[in-house]
Amino acid sequence: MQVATWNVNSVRSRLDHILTWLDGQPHLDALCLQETKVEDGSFPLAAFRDRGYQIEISGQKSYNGVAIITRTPLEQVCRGFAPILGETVAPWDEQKRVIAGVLNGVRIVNFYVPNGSALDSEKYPYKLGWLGTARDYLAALLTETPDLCVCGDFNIALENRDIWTDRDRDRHIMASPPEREALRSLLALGLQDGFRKFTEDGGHFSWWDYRSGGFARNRGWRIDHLYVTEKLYDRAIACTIDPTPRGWDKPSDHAPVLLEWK
DNA sequence: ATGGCGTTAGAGTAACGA
Repeated sequence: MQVATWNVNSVRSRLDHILTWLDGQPHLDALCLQETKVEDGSFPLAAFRDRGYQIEISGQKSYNGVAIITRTPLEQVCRGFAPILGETVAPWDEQKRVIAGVLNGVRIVNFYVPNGSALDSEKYPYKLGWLGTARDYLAALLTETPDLCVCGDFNIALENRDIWTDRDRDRHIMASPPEREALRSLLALGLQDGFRKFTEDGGHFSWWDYRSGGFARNRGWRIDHLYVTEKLYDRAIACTIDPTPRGWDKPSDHAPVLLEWK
C-alpha cells in the first residue's frame, strides 16, 4: 500500500500539477492534500472524479483546507477533531485542518498543522494547543484502530538534520524546542517516522522557500511527514520525497512525500 | 534585511504562509 502527502498551496492553482503527478503514480492508493484553500462548494471535484479518483474534502475560504484522494472509496470519513473528542473541541475545527478515513483497514489521518507564524505571535500558542488536541485525537483513534498512518504538513522540523541551516534554530518557527517537544509527545503514542527508517543523512527536504532561489540551492526544511504505528513501520519498504514537481513551472513550495508498505 | 515569492480576496493593498 502506498500513501502520499502534499501541501499543494491552493488546489485550484495546482490542479494541473496534481493530476500530472497522479498520472505518474499508478500504485498510489491515497494522496493527502493540505492547503487546498477553497470552500467545499467550489472544490474542483469533477477534475478528479472524471479520472476515476474518489475524493473526500474539508475546506474553507482562502485558508487551510485538506482532502484525501483515493482509488477505492475511503471508509469512516471523519472531518475535524469533534467527531472523536466531542463538542468541547469544536473551536479547534473552525480552521479546516483535519480529515481522516479508513483504507484497507488502515486509518489514514491527514493533518495540516498550524504554521505558528513567529514565537511571539498569538498563533504560536495556538499551534502548541492544536498539537495537544491532535495528540488526544490520535490517542482516541488508537483505541479503535491499531494501524495508523498520520501524515501531512506538520510545520515542524524535528531534528537539526531536517533543516538546511543551523542559524537561529531555537528561536525559529518550526524548530523551536516547545514545538519539537509537542510533536515528540504526540509521536510517543507509538508513531515512527517512515522517512527515517530508510535515510539517516540530512539534506533531504520537503519544503523550500519561494524566495532567494531556495529550491535551486537546496535550502529547505523537512516538515512534511508520514508517521506510522509499529506494525506498519515494520512492513514499510520505501519512503521518498519526490522533488520533481517542485521544479515545475509555478510550483507549490512543498514536494510530495510517499510511504509504501507491504 | 521589517528584504527576497506566491495565493486569496477583490480592486489597492493586506493577510498569511514557513
